[in-house]
Amino acid sequence: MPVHAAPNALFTALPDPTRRAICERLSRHGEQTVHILTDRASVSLPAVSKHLGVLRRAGLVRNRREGRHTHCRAEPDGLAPLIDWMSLYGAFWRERFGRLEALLNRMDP
Amino acid sequence: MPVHAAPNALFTALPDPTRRAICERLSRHGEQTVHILTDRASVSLPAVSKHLGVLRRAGLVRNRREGRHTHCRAEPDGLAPLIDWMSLYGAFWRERFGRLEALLNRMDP
DNA sequence: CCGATCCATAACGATATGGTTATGGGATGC
DNA sequence: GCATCCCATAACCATATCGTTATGGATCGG
Repeated sequence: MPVHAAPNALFTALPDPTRRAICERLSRHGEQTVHILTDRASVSLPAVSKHLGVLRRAGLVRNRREGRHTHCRAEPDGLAPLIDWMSLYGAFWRERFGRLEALLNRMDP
Repeated sequence: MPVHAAPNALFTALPDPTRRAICERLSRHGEQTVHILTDRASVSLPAVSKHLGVLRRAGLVRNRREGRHTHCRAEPDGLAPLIDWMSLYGAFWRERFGRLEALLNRMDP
């Protein structure tokens, strides 16, 4: 099992709409440079750059530098702490995730 | 009362550790009065009261008044927007939640 | 070599957030 | 009736968050 970022960094990263938009774009369109992300965002480049730092520390985004370009990609595993927390939340979800886990284990070993 | 609160209210409610602790306690121990929650929390009663307001607006907690006591209980359905958002995030989780959806449809119609 | 481009960081201001104490209203007990 | 308990809200303060502009380092094109 992979080591997860501190859950608090993840929870703190999610409320900002600009950050969620960045996550959604990266998940839909794959790797994007900071420049492209800035063009699509409604804020300045320094703002995007800082948001990316927050997302990287939360484990949701990974950077790959290539020359003067920085390519960013989504890191789905970073969502794991969310699943962990939700699984604690109550019988409703715990039961369903427990069964899901069993199903997944049977289906793809 | 809306079926689901705005997703942003949910995302905004989660980062605070005191609020998450309240959610965890309610999910583990069932209904609790504000007074009990305050005793277990590390902050004052007004703080707890305001946190409960945030959680209620996020759809995570529901109140039931009985005399001078206010009983609070967890509302697992409030987590649905979180699932919705994660299902957009990437192939990894989308695939798993697709299976979850199918499983749930078979399990409880 | 030189200007332009991509990006990160610093510095700063406006607003949001989370805590406190103070106040008050409604329910309960004596 | 009156004090007490439970809770919500108001008022206020400290800090965090999120935006901006300014600056600079690194890289590429010509």
